Amino acid sequence: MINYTNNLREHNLKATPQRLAITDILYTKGHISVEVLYEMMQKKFYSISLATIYKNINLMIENSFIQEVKIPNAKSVYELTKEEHSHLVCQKCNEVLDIKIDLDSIVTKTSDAYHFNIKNSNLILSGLCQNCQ
Amino acid sequence: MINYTNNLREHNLKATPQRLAITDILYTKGHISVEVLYEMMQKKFYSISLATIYKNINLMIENSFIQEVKIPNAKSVYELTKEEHSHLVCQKCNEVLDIKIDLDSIVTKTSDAYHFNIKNSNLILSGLCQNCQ
DNA sequence: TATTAAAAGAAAATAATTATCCTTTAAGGG
DNA sequence: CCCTTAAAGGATAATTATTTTCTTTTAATA
Repeated sequence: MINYTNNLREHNLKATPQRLAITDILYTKGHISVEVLYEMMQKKFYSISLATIYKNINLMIENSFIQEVKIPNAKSVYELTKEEHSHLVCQKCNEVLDIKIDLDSIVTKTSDAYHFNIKNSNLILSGLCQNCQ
Repeated sequence: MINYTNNLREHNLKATPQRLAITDILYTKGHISVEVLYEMMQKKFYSISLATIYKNINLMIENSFIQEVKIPNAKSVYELTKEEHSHLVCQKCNEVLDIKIDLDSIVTKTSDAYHFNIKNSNLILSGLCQNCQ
């Protein structure tokens, strides 16, 4: 298990064992729901409180260490903050993949057409993965 | 106020006064949260139950009459089902606009690259509208 | 090693959503 | 038109999700 102490500290987060484990799970799994994260954490910390999960998720979001991904017709998952990217979701097995799609020209055109100062783009493509088709 | 009886019936929904009002509000406002919908409905129906709002929203979604729009860092809003489109959201005033963006080539390329059978695309661009900049 | 602000855990509180149960009503058939 | 009935509405309870509070423990650093 890699040591993520510095990653946390760079985001002004104390490196507690619980946070190191959350970080490790996020690195390993890529995307995870509150529910599943709690289940996995319980295996490592016998008496961890669900409040600890929520408090950490919220603080980590505030400190831009992680981000929520809101998926249509499914529960939110959380991921480590990385460079902007889109998501590909399987509607059957719920797998979530990060994909790199260039939206620059769409953003530019839309900004101009609607006089919006666009700061974030969020694209989720949903369907069936190869296995589930 | 237009009569939406047939619109509802086409989706196998009984045309109750409450549903006609919800439909009218959706047509007029375009996008609305549960909370605001409830407040607006209370003005027309003195003793409407919040359960009625939720039950109708859920049934209307099941029957594809409306759809949920999950917005990053904000509450979900609901809209009447229309042809596929994207959304432009102001992070300050929370205005939500429907925009038409051609994602066909992105969908095709991604389908091929990842062997996914993509069924839905969901793009939300967030930033500041002209007024809020 | 001692100090202290922050984090963890337990439990209570709050918020959001759904279910239950009884009353009312939309819809369609005679 | 009335009658019948399945479905919908309203009130409220129950459930689920999330946040808060409070006390104990601990990471960070001096």
